[in-house]
Order: sequence, then structure tokens, then C-alpha cells
Amino acid sequence: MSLRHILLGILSEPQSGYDIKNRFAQSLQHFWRAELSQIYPLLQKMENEGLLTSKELASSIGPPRRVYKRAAKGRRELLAWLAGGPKLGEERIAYLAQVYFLGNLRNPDQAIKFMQDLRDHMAEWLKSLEAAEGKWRTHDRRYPDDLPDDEFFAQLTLSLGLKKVKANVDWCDESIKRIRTRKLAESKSAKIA
Amino acid sequence: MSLRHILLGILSEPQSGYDIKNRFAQSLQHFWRAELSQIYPLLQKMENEGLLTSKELASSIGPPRRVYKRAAKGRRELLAWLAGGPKLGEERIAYLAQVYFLGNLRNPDQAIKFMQDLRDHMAEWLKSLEAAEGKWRTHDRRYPDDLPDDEFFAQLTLSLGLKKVKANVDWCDESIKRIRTRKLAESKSAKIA
DNA sequence: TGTTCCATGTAATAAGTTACATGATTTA
DNA sequence: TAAATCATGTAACTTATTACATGGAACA
Repeated sequence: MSLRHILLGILSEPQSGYDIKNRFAQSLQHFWRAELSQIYPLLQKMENEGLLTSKELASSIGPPRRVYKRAAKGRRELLAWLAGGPKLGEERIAYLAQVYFLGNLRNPDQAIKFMQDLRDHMAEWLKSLEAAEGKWRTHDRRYPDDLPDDEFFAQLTLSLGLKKVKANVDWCDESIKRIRTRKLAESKSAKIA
Repeated sequence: MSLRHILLGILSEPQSGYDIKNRFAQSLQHFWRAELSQIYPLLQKMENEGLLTSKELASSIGPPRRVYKRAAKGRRELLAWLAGGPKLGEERIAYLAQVYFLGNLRNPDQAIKFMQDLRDHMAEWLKSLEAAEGKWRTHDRRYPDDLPDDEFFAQLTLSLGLKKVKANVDWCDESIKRIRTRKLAESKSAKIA
């Protein structure tokens, strides 16, 4: 039920479905994803429910755009979501489910490969977050604590992102070592037996 | 598409839908959740697809249980999922979406309250993870690196959980301070103006 | 005697994914 | 001239949630 609230959050300024998709690509995708084919019908539905208003605008580059903005009712629903306190216990992290079952792989090298692959992705992700932060810092001297409200809270999520992705990289390194050590211990006990 | 793979992972040993729900409550729920009303029909469907087999067992305490176990075909599908490498980019963390939009709250005290609430939940979660670890360590001297494969990889997810939840608590503390500082700066500039 | 636990499910609805369809404009 | 970007959508399908239905055993 969160996508509708995310749309309400984004639509303090008028934007098209396409704009929203780009907003996901920039920042939101780190904790929620959505396809255009989900966004477009939902915008229409929410307009019918009186949460949004829309108008069609001609565009210089390409087809006309339908831009949506939240209505007063939409703003109230957003505030109710926030006032309801943090929604915990709904996390989904597919790669951890995979790690949980890595023991099913017969050869420990496969588990090591999986963790190295994960490590590489996390390190790359960390790089991109650090680059985003660096750019933001150099382009806006208000960064990070004098930013306007909406950007400040987006920065908070970036700052947690950095911490968590770093923790992930460290954990991957540790885990790979631990799997290697087990592998050695196993081959020794096999020789003894 | 991950629940079917999680079921395949769990069902190396025969278990009922109810057992699976309990398994979620113990550990899996930290990265994936599932309701019984999703589990039961999916087990049936996967049996029809030849991924699982089942049989009904009488129980001493309560109604008869239908226990499922993965078939050879199910095991192959699980291995293919793991061999496909880590599934990234599908994370869902609703509370971060909320933080992202906290700027919509007019009064900074509301944002502080939200973050304190989040902090409390994270601290409680951390306690429960530490308790789980302590219990495991005292009850099994093989903990953590000499555990059998399946438990070892489950322990890896616990060890990441500890790191991440700690990072979350720290980040909440930092964030609350930062919001407080902004609030003070704002009230000063209001006086000057 | 009421609540929790054990145990299985169905029905209705909502949310989300994948594939398809269209067409202009800009860049390589 | 092929690909990418801009822009909007529909159709078919899968996945997930909420509500409902049943009933015995244990516990407080």
C-alpha cells in the first residue's frame, strides 16, 4: 500500500508519470521500485478517488504530457501515513533470502562466488552513492544541514544508505573469509578420515 | 517470485504450511514475509507443478497435518535461483520512503517524534537479535563457525542483521540531533526577521 | 469461559510484473 | 539508419493482502 503514498509525497509539485519514473531511478529505487505500467493506472485511479488533479500540457520535445498534483485530500492522506508512525516488518531483501539458503550448494566455491558477486555489486553501489553525495556537496553549499526541508530528509535517507551499503561490503568480506576457513577445515578433516 | 524459492529452500525437510509460517516468524521475516493464506495455495500449486510432494500425517495435538517436501525438480529450481547470482534492486523498505517525505510535516517536532519512534523500534529489534545470538552461542558450542552448513548461512544473515540494525540506531540518533539543530537555527532566524 | 495455539483452507480484492502497442524527436 | 529518449497507455497474468470459515486442545 506504499506506492500510493509515495506518489502523494512526490506530487507536491505537478509531475507526469514519466517524471515520477525518473524520480524513482534517481533516489527512491533504493527502497521502493515501480514500473510505469503500475504508475499510470494508479495515477488515474487516485484522480478518480479525488486524491490528485491533472491537466494535459503540450511539450516542445515529444508528445503532450499529463501532469498530476496532489489535492487537499491527497495531502491529508499523506500526513495520516506519516503520523501513523514507521511501518516496520515489511522489509523485502531477496538477496538475503538467497544467502540464507546458500548451504544447499554442494561446493563451497559456489557460495564464495555468490558472496564475491554480491560484494562487487555492493562496492559499486557504494561508489555511486559516494559520487552522488560528492556532486550534491559541491553543487549546493547548503549541503547537508542547511538544505530545504524536502531535500534535507532525502539526504537523511542517503546518509543511511551510505552506512548500510558500507556495512554490507564489510560483511561480505568477513563472510568470504569465514567460508574459506570452513572449507580448509573441511578438507583437513577429510584427509584425516 | 521469491516466495516459491524460499519454500523450496525450507522444504529440504518435510514441513507443513503451519511449520513454515513459524519458520518465518523466527528468522525469515527479517527479509521476507508471507501470510498463511499465501503459503497454503502456493504449496498446492507447487505440488501440481511437480516441485513438491506431500503426505498427510496424523498429529497427537490437533488436526492432521499435510507435510510437503521438495522433489528433485524443486531442488534443481532452487539451485538455479542461487546460481543466478544475487537478486539486487528489489529492496522494499517502507519506513525509508516515509523518512524521505517527512519534510511534508509542518512541525519539526513531528519529524523528531517519528525518528524517535523508529529509534525505539530499532533498539528493541537489536535487543532481540542480540538475545537470539546469545542463546544460540550458549546452546551450541559450534557457534558460529563450526555450525552445519544450513545453520552457518542462517548465522551469516543474523550477523548482517546485527550490523545493519546497529547502523540504523546510530543513524536515528544522529538524525534526531540534526533535525533539532535545524529547528533551533530556524527559530533564531525567525526572531531576527 | 475466554484467549491462545494448533491446523487447514477459500474468496474477494489489491498490488505488481511482463509483454504489447504507438509514435515523435534526438543522438550516435 | 539504428538506438535512445520522451511520452502514454492497455492486457494478461502473477503475487500478495484482508477477511472469512472451521474446529479441537491447552491454558489461565
